[in-house]
Amino acid sequence: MSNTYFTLVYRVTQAIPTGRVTNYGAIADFLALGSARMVGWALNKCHGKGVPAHRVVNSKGELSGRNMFPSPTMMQEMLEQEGIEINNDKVVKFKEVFWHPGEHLDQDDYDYPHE
DNA sequence: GTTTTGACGGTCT
DNA sequence: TAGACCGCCAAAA
Repeated sequence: MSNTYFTLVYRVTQAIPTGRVTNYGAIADFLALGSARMVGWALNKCHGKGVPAHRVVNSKGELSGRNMFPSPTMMQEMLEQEGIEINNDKVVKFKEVFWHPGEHLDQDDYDYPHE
């Protein structure tokens, strides 16, 4: 199983429940990547991978990656469609909709296995 | 092979 | 409290 750092990010991102969001640092810390940038980079390639990258925002709850989407507003629309309120390109009640990785997943199944 | 950038986070000033 | 800098690893030019 090719468990590259972005593959792990894909798994966690896909594991994010509907109506929930998470941030790069949480995923990076969960996967022990060491850098939130790796997560953003992995999600940068998510196009066509079926990865709900729109559920991943920065620590401030801002849709930092909206500019990378086909349409900057698409990300907001998708989040609102999932029941997440967006105001000024930011997630309303971010802490309430924040999804903590690892607390609902088996890290043993997501962390670097046997390579 | 080297340099710069990248959807970030945390800490220092 | 707000702004600036550094750190992280990887890929593309």
